[in-house]
Amino acid sequence: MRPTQEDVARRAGVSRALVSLVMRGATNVSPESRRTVLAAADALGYRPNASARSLASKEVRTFGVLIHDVTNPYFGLLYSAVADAADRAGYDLLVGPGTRSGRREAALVATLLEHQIAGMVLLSPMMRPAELRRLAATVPSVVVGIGDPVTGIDAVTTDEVRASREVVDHLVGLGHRSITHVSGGRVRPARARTQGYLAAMAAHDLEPRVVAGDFTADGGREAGRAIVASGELPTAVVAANDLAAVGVMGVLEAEGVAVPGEVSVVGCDDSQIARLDLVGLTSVRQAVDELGATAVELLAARIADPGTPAVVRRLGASLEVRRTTGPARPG
Amino acid sequence: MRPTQEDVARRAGVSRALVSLVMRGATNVSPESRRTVLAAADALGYRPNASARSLASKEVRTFGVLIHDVTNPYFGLLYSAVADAADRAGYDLLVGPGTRSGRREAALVATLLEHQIAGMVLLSPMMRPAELRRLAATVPSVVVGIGDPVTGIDAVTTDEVRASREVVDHLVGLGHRSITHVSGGRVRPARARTQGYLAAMAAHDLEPRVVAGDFTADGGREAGRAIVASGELPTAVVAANDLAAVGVMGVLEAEGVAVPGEVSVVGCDDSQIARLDLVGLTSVRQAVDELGATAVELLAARIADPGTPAVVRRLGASLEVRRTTGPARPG
DNA sequence: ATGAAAGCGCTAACAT
DNA sequence: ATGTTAGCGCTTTCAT
Repeated sequence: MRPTQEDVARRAGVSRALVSLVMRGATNVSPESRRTVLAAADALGYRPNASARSLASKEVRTFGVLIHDVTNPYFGLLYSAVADAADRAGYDLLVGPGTRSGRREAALVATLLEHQIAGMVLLSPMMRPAELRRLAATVPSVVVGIGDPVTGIDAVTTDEVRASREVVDHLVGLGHRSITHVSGGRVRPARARTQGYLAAMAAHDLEPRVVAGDFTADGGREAGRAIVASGELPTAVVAANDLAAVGVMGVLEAEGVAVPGEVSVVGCDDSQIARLDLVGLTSVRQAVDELGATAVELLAARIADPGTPAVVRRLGASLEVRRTTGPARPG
Repeated sequence: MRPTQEDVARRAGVSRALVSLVMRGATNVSPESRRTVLAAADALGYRPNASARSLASKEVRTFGVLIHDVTNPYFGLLYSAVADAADRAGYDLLVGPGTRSGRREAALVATLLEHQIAGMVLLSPMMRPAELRRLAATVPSVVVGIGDPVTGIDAVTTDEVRASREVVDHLVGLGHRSITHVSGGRVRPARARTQGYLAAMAAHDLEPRVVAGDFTADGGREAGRAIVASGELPTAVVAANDLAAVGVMGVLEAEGVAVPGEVSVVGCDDSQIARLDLVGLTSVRQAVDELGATAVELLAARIADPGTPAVVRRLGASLEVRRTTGPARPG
């Protein structure tokens, strides 16, 4: 059985309350008592019981995190950023790993809620807006990384429209006019990127062309095949994420289409994959650390003052130009 | 304030104890009471308080997970496997994200321990054996993915020696005799892979050559540069993981060395990166799902019966041959 | 089948 | 500066 405050108190010859004070670093404790108590705790290998503590204090220092797809490296980055920020703010994280299907998201949320979390960080949740709103009504919540936020819920996201605009500007600057978009499917963040692309194309008075993808390399490969099979090879492809982009590139390479000689390719996420020398994918880099920090900040603010209207913060992204984009091939 | 069992009891016109029984699905409750209580709970939006429950029952259904590097995609896969297995076994997961430096691992463990976890899953921890043993003495623990287990601690790992043997066999079968290994540095899993390589080379009576790396693409790039600069280009490179392998490949490509024409490259982890059409890296595929399932199984067994001697399970790996390995160039 | 009562390990007034 | 006391929401004997 693990030692309790009672054991420490007995060993130190003081009351339980004093031990509690010492453990919480209260100021009005004599240095002498502090020493004795700490020594006793150490000797016993005492560790505070977080359950008992939060039960008694009604104060919780844990955030729940819902991750849409743990196997997607981008979420690793994002999670890492949230974790760092939470850590700095003195919060622990309880993680519920999502599945690609989104089927289990509800069950995960239920589990998380039973664990007395102070707030919930939702990393690109696939839940429908109604569920999202119900959740936010139950516990302070912040959505991270959806470009198309749900009304009434705190969210921090990348300004997808601006980012897409930058991508298209970059390509147009290189002489491209035939720019195809490989979408990420029906999920929310994907939609935002597609909308950004459409807006940017419209701004340049260019004809958009969208091929369906699904945020995976396989989906990108399918899209790549469709593009090649269509007979109308664009001069550039803008993919909804890096995985899709490399999927497309794999097909192009196999088909003997030079990148960026004949077709330029742009990804999104600036993942580890994009950065590999071998790949050198031009990609949109989200301000991941800032996304995480802002998420924690918004959540803390909401907990402190639940009444305020929902806040949406859009963070800028930057285009990391690498080897997969170049001048458009002569028309 | 969230509704408690007391609220439910009051609304249902029964005692708190009855509500508790219903919530835990006890059998000796009249169907009528069950209905009434469930209805009241539902109407109130009642959720059991996991802290209070574990405090009272002294039973915990949460495992702590320590992840060495969340941004490494391999850990996403591994975590996912553990999560699935834990879920099936009825456990929640509390995750402490590690940092590459390993500096914060101790702090993370402390936090996890305060949260009343039933057991700890350590994903390739960087802790020293002594710390590991101390931890295992405090809470049931299982180490996952270290090829070189620490005595006295339950572990499940890939049989690195056998895997390395397969890799070297594959290369030797293709006529390679000059096979260089890019190591993963001083961390435990890296050492196991290096030892496996050395053993396999010895078995084939081949001269080993080891270049230092560190499990990252950057480290692989450094190693690649060192190999090229040495003037003695091997016919094959066996990297400690996929990231290092692509790092090496990036350098080779930049130097105009054909892969696999002049140099074959083999990775380890069979990560998403290896599988990309664009990369097509021959890689050692670990039985990730089985690793996760076994970890949970060992942990459950240890909790049920803490006295038994430590168990080490070594799982087989398979070599996924792709495009980066081919016949050795003529000597 | 249901209720009453004690207590899990801790915090938080309130004393002193 | 330290001790006393009463809970936090729940489970768990023990009665009935």
